[in-house]
Parts: sequence; structure tokens; C-alpha cells
Amino acid sequence: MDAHDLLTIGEVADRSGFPASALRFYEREGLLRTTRTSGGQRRYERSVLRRLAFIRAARTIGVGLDEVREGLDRLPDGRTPTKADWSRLSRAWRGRLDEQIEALVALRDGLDSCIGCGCLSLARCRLYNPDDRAAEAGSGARLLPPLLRRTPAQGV
Amino acid sequence: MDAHDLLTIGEVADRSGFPASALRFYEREGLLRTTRTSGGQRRYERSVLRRLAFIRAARTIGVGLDEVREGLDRLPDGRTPTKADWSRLSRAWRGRLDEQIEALVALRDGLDSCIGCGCLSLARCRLYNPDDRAAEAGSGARLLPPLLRRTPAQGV
DNA sequence: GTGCAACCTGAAGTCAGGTTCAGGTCAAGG
DNA sequence: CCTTGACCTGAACCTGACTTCAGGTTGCAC
Repeated sequence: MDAHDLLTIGEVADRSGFPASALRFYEREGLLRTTRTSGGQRRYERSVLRRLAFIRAARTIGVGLDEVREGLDRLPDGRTPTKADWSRLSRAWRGRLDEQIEALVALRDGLDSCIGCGCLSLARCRLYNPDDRAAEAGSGARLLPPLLRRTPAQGV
Repeated sequence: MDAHDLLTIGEVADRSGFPASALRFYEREGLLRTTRTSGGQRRYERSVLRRLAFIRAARTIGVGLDEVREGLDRLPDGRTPTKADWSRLSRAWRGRLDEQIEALVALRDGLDSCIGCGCLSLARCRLYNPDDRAAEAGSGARLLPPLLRRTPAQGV
């Protein structure tokens, strides 16, 4: 069970749920490695399914491919990742998820108070941050616009 | 205080925090209307600041421009929006925020159980959804990938 | 009336994360 | 051997939300 155990791109696509085009794309981007047949077709080791599952989990919680690559690259060279490896990576992302949730909850509460005061007031609303008043008070703190999509990278 | 009260694009940019390029873009996209000087330069009524604040709030919680436009278009034609208008719009988005939060919390809990079992197990992990096993069980439910960024539109 | 910052336009560029396509090659069952 | 479905490549395209650019015009202070 060594060579005949390798998977074609179609098989990996079926089993991972990623379309073949995405698998090729991930390879170009350095997230996946493959061996090739003499004819040039891709053959995947079964362990790629773990990596892909990890990639999916990361993407699902909003981690960008650059960071996913960084995380995977940091795994002791090429060895099949251990439970401890996965655990470390996922623990780091738990923190990010917490931040995202926190940010959204803060937004919701801000929105609530706006609805509460019945006006979405320019003067008071926390969602209306760089607003007319803010101009008088200097450029002012922008209310977490970056947090919601990208987070600058904070170590995985 | 009628004509001399109009704002230039630069003033609106400063006071709203949006770059002038975004203001032009929003106009092209039909989110904003302007009057023009005889020479063709834009002049904004002060009420545009309210609209912009609303746009910022919406964008911040992840509402797309199409939906923002729909929401604003539904305001009784061109009249300056009332408190009730804002309130109605923002109440609709509160529901969306709640959904987003719920989705993230579900993810976090899934991640927690993965860390808990120490393995991010392919066999059990809820984050590893369309995984190797899933292939045996049919294509299977994809774990809310769409919810995280776009929500298909659900009435504002 | 002149200088110059601010403004105008349409077209093209940017970024992420892929997808689609054209045109050709490989692998394996019959 | 031959067929045919799966696979290959590079390049172009896609969406969303803007930004940037080139080349030209306006408007206000002096």
C-alpha cells in the first residue's frame, strides 16, 4: 500500500469537496504538494485530505490563504502533521474567532442602542463613527472596519 | 441658508470619512444624488451625511451595496429620511447581525470540541465537514460557508 | 486677470479566491 | 489498438468595492 494508494485529482476532489480547479490553484499557491505520473498527471498522498480539511476549516472561519500557508509552512518540514500540530494551529484561530464574535456583538449592541433611541443619531450612534461630529474632534477612531474581514496576521 | 449651505465633495469627504473617489463611486451606483454647479462640480446637501453614515453602518455589519441601495430606494421618494425610516432599516439588519453571530458561535463551539478531543479529527470534527467520511455519506451539508460573508438578501 | 488647489471624466487597475476555456495529452477498459 | 473520460497547461475571466491615472476644467483668493 504505497504507490497504488495515491489518489487522482478527481478522487481528491470527490472526497474533499473541493473542485479540481481549487486543488490546482492551492498547489500553485504553495498550500499543497503533489507527485506526478510519468505523463504529468497529479497524484496525491492520502494525507492531503487532512491538509484540505484544515484549509476548509480555516477558510470557514475567515482565515486568508496567506495565513493558512504560513500556518502549514511552519509545520516541521513536510512531515505529516501530528495531533499537536493541528491543535496548536486551531487554538490560535479560536482567539481570532473570539475577536470576531466580540466585534459583532459590540456592533449589535451599538445598533440596539440606536434603535432604542429611535434615531440612529448622527450625534450619538456608535455605528456612525467617522461622522459629522467626528470631523470636529479630529480624525478619530474608526470603528473596527478591518476586524470584520481581514485581520492583519497575528501569528499562528 | 439654501445654496451657500451646499457642500463640496472635499468637504463631504472630510466630514464623512469617505474618500472622494468613494463618493463618486456611490453616485455612479445610485446610492447618492448630487446637484451640480454650472461648471459641473458636485454639490451635496447636508442630508447626504446621514445617508453616508447609514451606508457606513451597513457596510460595517457586512451588508452589500446592492442591498443598501434597495433599502435607501425604498425610502419614500427622495424625502429626507425620518427617524422611523432609519429605525426600520436598522431593525432588519439587527436580525442579520444576530445570524452572523450565531454562525460564528457555532463555529467556535465546533472548534472547541475539536481542540477538546485533541485531534481536529477527520472522523468527528464539525469543522471538517465535507471530509473523507462525508464522501461515504453523500455530498452532505456544507457548514455555513455562505453565511460568513454574503447573505443572499432577505428583505430590508 | 491670474495662479493654483480642487474638481471633472472615463478607463483601467487592484485584491481575493477562485472558475472557465481552448487546445491538447494520458491512462485504462474492451 | 482504440476509444473515451479524466487530466494537463496558461491565459483570461469573475465579483465586489473601490482606487488610480491621465489629461483637462473650475472656482476662488489675491
